[in-house]
Amino acid sequence: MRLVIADCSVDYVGKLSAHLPTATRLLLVKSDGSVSIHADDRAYKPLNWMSPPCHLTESVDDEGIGTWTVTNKADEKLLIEINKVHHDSTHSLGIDPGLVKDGVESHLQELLAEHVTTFGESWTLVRREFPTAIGPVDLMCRDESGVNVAVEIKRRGEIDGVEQLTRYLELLNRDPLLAPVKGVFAAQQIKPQARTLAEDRGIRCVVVDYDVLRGTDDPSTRLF
Amino acid sequence: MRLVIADCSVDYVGKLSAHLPTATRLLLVKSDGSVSIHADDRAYKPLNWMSPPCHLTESVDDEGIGTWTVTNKADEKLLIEINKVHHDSTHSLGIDPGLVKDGVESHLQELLAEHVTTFGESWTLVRREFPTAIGPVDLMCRDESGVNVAVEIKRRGEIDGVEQLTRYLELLNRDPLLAPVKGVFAAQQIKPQARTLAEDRGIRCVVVDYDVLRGTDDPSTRLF
DNA sequence: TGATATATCTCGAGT
DNA sequence: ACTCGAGGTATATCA
Repeated sequence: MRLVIADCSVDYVGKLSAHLPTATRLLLVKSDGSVSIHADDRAYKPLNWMSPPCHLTESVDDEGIGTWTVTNKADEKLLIEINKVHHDSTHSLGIDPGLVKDGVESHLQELLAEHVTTFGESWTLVRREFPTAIGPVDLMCRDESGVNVAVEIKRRGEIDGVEQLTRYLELLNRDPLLAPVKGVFAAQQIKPQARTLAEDRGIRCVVVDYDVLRGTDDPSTRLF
Repeated sequence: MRLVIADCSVDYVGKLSAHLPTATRLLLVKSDGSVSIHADDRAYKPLNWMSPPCHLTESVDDEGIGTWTVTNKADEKLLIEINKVHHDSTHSLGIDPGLVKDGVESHLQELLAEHVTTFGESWTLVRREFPTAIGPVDLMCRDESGVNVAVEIKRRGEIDGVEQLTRYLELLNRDPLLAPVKGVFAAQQIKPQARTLAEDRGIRCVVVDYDVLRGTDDPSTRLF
């Protein structure tokens, strides 16, 4: 990894055109060949960047002005004109062991599969990842009256998820062995637009609390 | 901006939980208080980060092991345990003049609004951002026979865009003052799946070339 | 402040 | 190679 602090101007031409006037910035060259340009704000986003695989060529003209040209296969180009270098150091980092995550959608699905009574007393799980021709339904359950219910689970419930569940329900209800199939849209947070659309279509919305769910014992194991 | 190269392990607890085993990484502390942790790959995304506003406290124990604790208002926490520091430097960058972009969706919408004849001779624009109960339609036009046409514009035309336009059309066609309303799906690139779905639903697909459009004069101003 | 749409979205998994 | 879905999405705009 190479760290350069320099006064530079930048032009990107590729999926769009973008220009950065001259200023002091961090140029980050990683060992995979990628280049990113950071200002002194915004933790997450570089001002400009080129993802690997790409190729960097450096040149310096008579007046000491350096030019970095970064190109990739798709003919995108990043041109960095360097007027003054304040810092330039290179460090060997090795391969990163990578991130371990906990609390993503698949965990939510696991938890809800273990606690389908979240949706109603005496509900039962038919199966997780119930297969259909257009993809698996997150949970297939039976409600207290034995009716099949397809459950779509999202961390954040948006309109796309409602469309997805709608497609499943349309398909599942064509199967006389399953029909009628009701729908439940379960998410940690449900956007108003998504809720409106879901309820218009007779889909029940359930907001689930991950922490509560994680802490919840299976009620059937409780004595009182 | 402070650049630290260090052997560290990281834990994040907030919207989810995440853990990074010990390895050598770049710690980037920006003047807005944000902290990000980069490995030696991926130009764009840090392994872990905390967006401003947040607060960093540093401490060192008897054995020389440093701990950085980064917290924010939402009670998210980033714990960085530093075993060995390889590099530590601070640089003054100043405020960045910012990025100038050209070629995003809003530009495409502007250009198409100016050149609705891209869709057909003698087409006219009713208005941009035509309001409906479920959000604005990008362009509302009238075709050569005076029929209303809702135009959805995307940079990359995918299935979501077709669904979106379909919802608009369904709603608009309920209005007897507007019906019948036809649909046009306009994008710089249209994915095969999106095209198939659109054409199944009687929506015309139009691939627009940004460069050509930008270079195109309004034909009405031309003499020949 | 909250909701909505965009993004050079990025990234990873699966086909 | 392409598609699809998730993301601590981030970020901008607009009510």
